[in-house]
Amino acid sequence: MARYSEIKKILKSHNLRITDGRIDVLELFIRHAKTLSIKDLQEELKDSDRVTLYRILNAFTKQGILHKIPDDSGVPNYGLCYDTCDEGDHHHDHMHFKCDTCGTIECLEENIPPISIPGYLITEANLILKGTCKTCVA
Amino acid sequence: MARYSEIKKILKSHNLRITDGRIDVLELFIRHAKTLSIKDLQEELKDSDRVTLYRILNAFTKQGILHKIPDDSGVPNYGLCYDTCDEGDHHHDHMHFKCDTCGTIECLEENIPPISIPGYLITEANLILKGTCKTCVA
DNA sequence: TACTTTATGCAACACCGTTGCGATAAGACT
DNA sequence: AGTCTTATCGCAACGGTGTTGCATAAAGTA
Repeated sequence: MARYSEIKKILKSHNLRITDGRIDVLELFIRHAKTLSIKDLQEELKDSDRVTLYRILNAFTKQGILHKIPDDSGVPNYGLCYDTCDEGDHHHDHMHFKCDTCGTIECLEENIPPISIPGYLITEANLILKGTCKTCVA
Repeated sequence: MARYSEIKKILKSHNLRITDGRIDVLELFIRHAKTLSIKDLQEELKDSDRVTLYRILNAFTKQGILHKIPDDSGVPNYGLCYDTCDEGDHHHDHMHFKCDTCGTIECLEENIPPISIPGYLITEANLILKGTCKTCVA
């Protein structure tokens, strides 16, 4: 695991203690470079405790390492935040794409255009596209 | 219940048998004119069976009477579709708004602008805004 | 009314996500 | 290193969600 020092640095900079479980989870996200569900994590980290996994994901989400992506199936996925995210300052205003063929949820580069609705105070926007992804279209 | 004949007509036009439970559920959606969760329904229809409620919601969603709105909390809400929705032809391309203060999820009039990403085939877009709603802002 | 088809109610099940708590490990400080 | 404090882990347990199977009841149709 060549990225060990990098992973440690990320955890430290987000005020999280460095533990084996957290290193494993973060390493998976960095290595796969795609969004993962709890189920994905459980399959890769078979001997890890379910509750601990939930707590790690919650901690990461709270501290701005991951963002939670809702999904009409009800199974949430998690994706790495940008470097600039931090506790109390999430700003993942990029779009997400869920492929109906392979089921993968990707973070897209494209940002959601700013939206304003008269009378409403908008603090966050979440856009999920569905269809067929680049890989499955080909 | 003055809308009884109207409700019957809606059910019939979507190929659904007219039963007490379905009338009650549909009546609630029409009367409240907002999105409801399973929990909301259970609170209003205390004596109804949980399983039946799920089946009614699934049937309504499948037949294009309701649409399911995903939510980062994991609790889905349901909202009435437009008249023009039908089985196999859902097209609720309007935005949704979740109020952080009162928790209500509304359907907004505004439509999601058409989006295209090179290489991807997009069939559906789902946009959820968060913030403070018109009522809570005041 | 009788008949066919569909919906309901109930028990049961498999998940999901959270909480409480004792045990354990991480970080900080001598 | 050793000690102390504090956060995390692992386990059991819980409440909630959504589904399935099956017998019963009700809806639609002639």
